[in-house]
Amino acid sequence: MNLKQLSETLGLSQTTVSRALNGYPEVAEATRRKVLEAAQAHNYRPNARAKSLATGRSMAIGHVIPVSAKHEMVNPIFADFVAGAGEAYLQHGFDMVLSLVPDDGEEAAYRELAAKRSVDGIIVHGPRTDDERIAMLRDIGLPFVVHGRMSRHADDYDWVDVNNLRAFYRATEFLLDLGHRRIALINGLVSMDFAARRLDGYTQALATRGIAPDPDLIRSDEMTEAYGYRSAGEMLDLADPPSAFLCSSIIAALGVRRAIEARGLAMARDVSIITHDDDLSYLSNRGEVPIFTATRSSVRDAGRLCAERVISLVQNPVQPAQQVLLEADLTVGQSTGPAPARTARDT
Amino acid sequence: MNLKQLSETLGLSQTTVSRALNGYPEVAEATRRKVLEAAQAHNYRPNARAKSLATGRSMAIGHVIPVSAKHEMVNPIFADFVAGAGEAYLQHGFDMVLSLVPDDGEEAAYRELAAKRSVDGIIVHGPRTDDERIAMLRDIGLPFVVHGRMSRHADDYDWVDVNNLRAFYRATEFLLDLGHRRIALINGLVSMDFAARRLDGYTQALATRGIAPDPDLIRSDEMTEAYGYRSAGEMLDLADPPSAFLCSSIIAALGVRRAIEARGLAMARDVSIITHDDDLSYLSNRGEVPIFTATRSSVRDAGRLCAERVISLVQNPVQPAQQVLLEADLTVGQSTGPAPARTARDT
DNA sequence: TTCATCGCCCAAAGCGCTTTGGTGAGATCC
DNA sequence: GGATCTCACCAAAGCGCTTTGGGCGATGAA
Repeated sequence: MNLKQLSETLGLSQTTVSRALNGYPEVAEATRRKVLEAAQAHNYRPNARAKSLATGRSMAIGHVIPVSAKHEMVNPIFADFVAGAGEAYLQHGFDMVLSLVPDDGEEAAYRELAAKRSVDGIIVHGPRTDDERIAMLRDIGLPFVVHGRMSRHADDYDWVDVNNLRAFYRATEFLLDLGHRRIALINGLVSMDFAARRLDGYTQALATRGIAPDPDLIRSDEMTEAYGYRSAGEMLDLADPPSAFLCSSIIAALGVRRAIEARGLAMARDVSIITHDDDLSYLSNRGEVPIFTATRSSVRDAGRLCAERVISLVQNPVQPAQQVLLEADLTVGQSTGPAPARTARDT
Repeated sequence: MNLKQLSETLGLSQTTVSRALNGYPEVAEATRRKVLEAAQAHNYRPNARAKSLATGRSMAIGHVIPVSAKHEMVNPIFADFVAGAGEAYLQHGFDMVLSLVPDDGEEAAYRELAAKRSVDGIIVHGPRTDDERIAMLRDIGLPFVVHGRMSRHADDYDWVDVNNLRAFYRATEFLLDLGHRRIALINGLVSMDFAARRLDGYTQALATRGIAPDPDLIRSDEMTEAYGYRSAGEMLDLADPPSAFLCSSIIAALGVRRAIEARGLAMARDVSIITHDDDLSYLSNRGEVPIFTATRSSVRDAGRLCAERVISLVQNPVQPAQQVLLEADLTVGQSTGPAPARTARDT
């Protein structure tokens, strides 16, 4: 059933039926009611392709997700982000289009997305410190919102980010206050902007106590459980092991805990962990006393905010760029404790 | 730059340009080359909306994801599924459209998706035992592939599933062979088809040894870490606690392990765990000796298979229904051991 | 009575592509 | 040398919707 058929059964013109359905004022109320009833009865929905061709709007937002051997954007954190964004899309009648693209073809993918006109706006994932996408994205003329930031750029674009620097500064400070001096950082890929900021926060906090960061205690990689386990294991086996770990993700933190316990050590008592917590629905770190002491910021909320922002930009493209900086809560859990007494060798 | 403009700059008709770009034979090779060059130079891409209106193909596959307070399809497992499917879509030039829909509006969502004609095919997620979607999906006439099965239905539709019954039968048998008699099942939501089959496998294996399932040792819920922790904790605190756990997801298994260790017990020595392992990229259970003994089946592969199948159906809708039943490997890890000697009370 | 106004509706022109049904020029055949 | 093909191209008709630019009859003011 298409518009033509519907209008024929009603004995009205396509124009009138279209206007009735879309709530235009120049159609009599009685007529509108009849049209709506008929549409309902025949289960009529406008063909989205035709509609978007006619209106120039496709009512869809694109998410470009780079895939490569070494980096996987499609991860549990992304899942929660998508869930949050999806809620916003659902509310506003937008579809969500995910395009996985090979790492090296990213620019082409954006251009293609724009040229194909299959989406009205874009959410940019995984910004890197040296990211050059801003100029290109502006060039192609689609509204976009970045989840995260691109350090090299002035704030003349829309983004939603967590205050990663402050979160990791505070977390480090928290460990320092507990007496820890050998603090390891299990970071995400440092080419990612968020990881670079976290490293900065960590380094700056150490600096306030006159501690130079020890390269042996800093790792940077894809934040899997196995990575956490491996990194923490190697560090714990050092002659001068860390007494605390600062982790970029709860998934990696699980691995760190496993490494600690595999060595017969007790979390909090022997080795402390503090992790960033994206408040994942399937790996919740809530409860009376959370498992991990953590800097918490819901990535689901971030997803929702990004989606709402891009929808707003689609509906009204001429707006000053807006930035949202989410602060992470520092919540104390069961994974931190005072630094254990140091051995003679340490002093 | 659209087709009309491109053809004007070339001094050719739209027809010829279109045919040249789409590889039709009735255009001279020299002309085709010129057209391709010009398209390249002007960065021309056909407008996807217009193209799909004209062809009737939208080159997109829809994923309908029910969301509700009690059930979250957007989870880490889903993320890996999407990653697998995305690879197939990328390869074949399809887009992936995710629609989150409220639990109660699912049927309407499918109908809408079909009526709007914004996708060429559908992947059905989270089939339930009493699922009535098959008839409706067939009714709306879009090709679809189910990830999982719907028990009530004959096999006259396309699906990709894991042999859940056999996997859990074997896993239970494995524990029984180790001498375990009190075996707990931490299952997914039993309204889900996969969970019902797993329960069957577990029950049948117990039955072969004349053991009646104990309702106190069977739980069914959303497979979060917290759920695993809570359930296992409560069971371990029973007067007659289980000596082994059978888990539906590695995420829940993490919670089970936490509960075990929180009680000062040792995994494998005191309490065994065997879990289904979806081979998630961020929670890998591989390595020399895997952490968990597990029935492993890659959900990423399942995603790829579903996507490839639906693409094949889009390209050629008249095919006999095809079913893919993946067998799970039973891999032995560090989480299982012989049942500890039983106390007097147990005998 | 006449003319402007208003309320309600319509025909037709796009949106940018594919595809049908040609056409004219040159090659081929008998 | 005329009929027939083939080759390479084109004009125009959709695909199903929105939107522009009226039109027509009733109403109210002059």
